[in-house]
Amino acid sequence: MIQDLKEQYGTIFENELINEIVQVGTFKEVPEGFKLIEIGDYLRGMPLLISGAIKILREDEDGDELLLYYLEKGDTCSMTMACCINDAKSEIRAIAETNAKLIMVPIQKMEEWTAKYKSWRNFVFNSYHERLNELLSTLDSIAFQKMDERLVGYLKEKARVTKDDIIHNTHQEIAYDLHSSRVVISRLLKKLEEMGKIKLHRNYLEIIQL
Amino acid sequence: MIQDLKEQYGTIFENELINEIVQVGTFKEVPEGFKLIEIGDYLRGMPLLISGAIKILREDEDGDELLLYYLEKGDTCSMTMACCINDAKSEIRAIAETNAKLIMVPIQKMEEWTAKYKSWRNFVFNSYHERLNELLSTLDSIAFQKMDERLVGYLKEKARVTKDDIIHNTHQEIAYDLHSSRVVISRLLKKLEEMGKIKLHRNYLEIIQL
DNA sequence: CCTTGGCAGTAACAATGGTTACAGAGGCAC
DNA sequence: GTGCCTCTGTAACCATTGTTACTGCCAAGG
Repeated sequence: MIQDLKEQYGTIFENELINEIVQVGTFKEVPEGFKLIEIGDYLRGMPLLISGAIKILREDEDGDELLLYYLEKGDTCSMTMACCINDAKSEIRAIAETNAKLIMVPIQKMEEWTAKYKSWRNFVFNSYHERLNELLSTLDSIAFQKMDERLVGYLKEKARVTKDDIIHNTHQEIAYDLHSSRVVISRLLKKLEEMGKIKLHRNYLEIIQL
Repeated sequence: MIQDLKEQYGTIFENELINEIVQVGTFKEVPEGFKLIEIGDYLRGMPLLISGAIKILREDEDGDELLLYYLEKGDTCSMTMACCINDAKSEIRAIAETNAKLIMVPIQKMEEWTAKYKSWRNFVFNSYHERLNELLSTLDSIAFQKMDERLVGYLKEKARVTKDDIIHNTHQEIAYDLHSSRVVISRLLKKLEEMGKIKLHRNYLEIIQL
């Protein structure tokens, strides 16, 4: 845990802070598909992601889903921070996109470290900034892009995050993430295949050149 | 300025902090329609809103606009904070929706106060939390609602923020805020009028019962 | 008074995305 | 093998939203 932590956060946190994290944090390793946070959960800890990727989803009352963004190594969940501090319920669902390692920090430390460590303050504010910008670009894509562009963006981002040009998803799963329907996604994927940009298979697809 | 500040923030900030704000902050009064922030601006100050409302807009490369949310008294602009700290450009445009009074605080103080005052930390984190949630509900409305629902929501929110059941906008202006077209908005407004929910006039409309 | 420019109403049409329905293909269990 | 279930391909159709075009209306300013 200490090596992992130092490797990922050693350059941005001072040693004293690293030591504190090691003392109070709990190391956690989760498999792909593991649900870390459900909508409505109260959160007792803040995750620091060491490796892997977490996908953050939004859902409305009717159960319609939408992928918001991915967390990657070095990220933390601003939503969680905000919820911890205000003692509010989670507005989002978090699911491990790949196997992931993370350290959970008890929320009581948040307040203390924010006063004590400049590097922690910077980290927290930076995280907020990044998350706000991620949300904005998600919003952009929904507001300003058509489904075909969103689909291409989705595939690119997924390939980047999983470091794999094979997308291991059914059309139905992609449709859920984009809040669309299976038939629409199949239609658009077929077009992409005809353009030679991807190659379709059962249960997965290959990215050729997007 | 001191009375205004104390009235709005007296209960959440300790006296010492209030005094610091008074010393370094500059009071600003802006008329309706005044542009406070343009996309791409570098920000040198953080606004504390005393009265009035500010609308926050997003725009894509093609110049298509979208209303994100309103800031009201007691609010501050998290985007601004995030930008200040990271020395980044503004991702949004801010325009006074009504006449507004605000206090601009130099960003150098941000970091200092965050270390020094618990009430300031709480305020800042609270603001982030609120803004994230506002962004999420904006995202919900775009992703999950149809235009007629969005329009009703827009009218309600606008009436609430301006404290006025008369909406002083042309159909074109509403269309810009919702990132739609004039004809579509006219069509939907007409339906709302037929349902007896609003009454249309030239350059404005009355809300009867939404 | 008349002109002009911006605003609103409306119709016809196009494009996008969502829905329903059904057929065929792949693969697993028996 | 057969049966079954899931995934994909495809067609036909519908609903919503966006576009274009044209009309009349109102109000300001000459």
